[in-house]
Amino acid sequence: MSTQSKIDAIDSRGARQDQRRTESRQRLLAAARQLFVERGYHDTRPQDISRLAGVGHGTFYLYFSDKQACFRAFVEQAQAEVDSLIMKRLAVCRTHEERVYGVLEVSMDFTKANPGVLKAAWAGHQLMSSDDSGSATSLSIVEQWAERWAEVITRGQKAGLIWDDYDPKIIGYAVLMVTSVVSTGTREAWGDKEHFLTNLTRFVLRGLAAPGAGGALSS
Amino acid sequence: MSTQSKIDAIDSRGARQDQRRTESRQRLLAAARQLFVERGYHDTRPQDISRLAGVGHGTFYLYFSDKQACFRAFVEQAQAEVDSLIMKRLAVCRTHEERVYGVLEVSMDFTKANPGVLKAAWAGHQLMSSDDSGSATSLSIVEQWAERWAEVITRGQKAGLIWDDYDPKIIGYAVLMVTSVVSTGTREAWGDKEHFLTNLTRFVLRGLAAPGAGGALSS
DNA sequence: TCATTATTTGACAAATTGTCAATATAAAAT
DNA sequence: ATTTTATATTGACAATTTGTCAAATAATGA
Repeated sequence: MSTQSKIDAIDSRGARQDQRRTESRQRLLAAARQLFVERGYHDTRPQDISRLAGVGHGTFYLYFSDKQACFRAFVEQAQAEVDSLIMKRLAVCRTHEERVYGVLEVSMDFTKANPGVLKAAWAGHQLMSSDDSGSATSLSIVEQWAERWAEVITRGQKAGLIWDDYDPKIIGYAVLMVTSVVSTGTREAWGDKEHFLTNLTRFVLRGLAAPGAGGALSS
Repeated sequence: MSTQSKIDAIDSRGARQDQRRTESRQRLLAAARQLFVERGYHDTRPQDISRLAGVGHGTFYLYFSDKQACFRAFVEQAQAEVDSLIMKRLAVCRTHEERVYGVLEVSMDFTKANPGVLKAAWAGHQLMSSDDSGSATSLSIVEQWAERWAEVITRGQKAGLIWDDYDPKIIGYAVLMVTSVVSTGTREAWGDKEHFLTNLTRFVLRGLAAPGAGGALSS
């Protein structure tokens, strides 16, 4: 047996064992998600999560250092899901209108299909995030989203489509906050989906559009 | 002794006793605020709050049914403070520009003077708010703020200053979310106060302003 | 099969949260 | 001033929740 294969044998587990591990984690994460959304963070005990996942209580702590870590993992998973959907949608958008409406629609559809998940994820991000002052932490997904809007704005400015007196970082964050409105739970008072999304899209576009640009902001 | 005076004696406490009660509560609330902001919700124990407030551990539960109730009280207090400042400021505003800029400035000044408080309050509102489906709960302060913006928008529409194809409830919420950007902690990357506030104010005003209206939205 | 390693488990320990009988303080009555 | 009554506080204690680890179980490779 070569040295290489020895090393392989050490850090690559058997397929069955590996599958078991990832399955356990997924089951725990799915259970955590359901309970955190249903009952909220406080009324969800690691015990409950383990039971619903069908694993022993101790197993919980094999995959999450503590309850907070589990919650963070839940938030990250939810955000990654939405992020993936948004990226797919943005890939086929050509105008700013399509982009804004697209992101809103994706977020809204996700919220309908997964009530409470995005809301909890948004709130959690803020409440959990500690200062970490000093350490160069990588950008959170929320900051990444803001950064992406900033890039969109910068490009729009270069094309003369967006007011060039805007600071892209600031307005990028502002646009992001507007899009977060859709995850505030489904409000009946806000009318149907089309009405709701059209309103928000108009507000953002009118806020961005430079005077010269035509009615529709073409990419 | 008349029946009335008996009743008075029962439900009106002595002044000294009453003062003691409210003082205890205030001390607890101030301690809770400091610790919730400094260490976050999880790393703050009722014990710690009591100790910092200089009262016994049991006293905590005389004023708050549990830890969550204490946190809610903290959030409400912080929101009420900001609300009071905002109302004072709005009272002297005549144009929409003054209103938007004013609310942003008040929020930002508060955030500078009380780092982390508004951020925690915002996040807390969302994470703590349970569904309470069925019960007719009064509007939360956040919903009240959104409602106020909605009224501003409705008036602006009637005066022909704001796009009349907007649903005030929806856009009111959107404006609120934009204003919440200032409580996301002080970002150095966002430049100085004037730069930051001017950017956000412009974005909101341009999003609102009807085509006919002059550059500055006069009330 | 059997030795070795990886994974799971639930009883247990630690920490946190919440309760209450005892105590202290203030107000009212005599 | 003293007693009585009502109110407020306290910290030891109980209940719950969170986290650990030695023992048990399952998978791997020879």
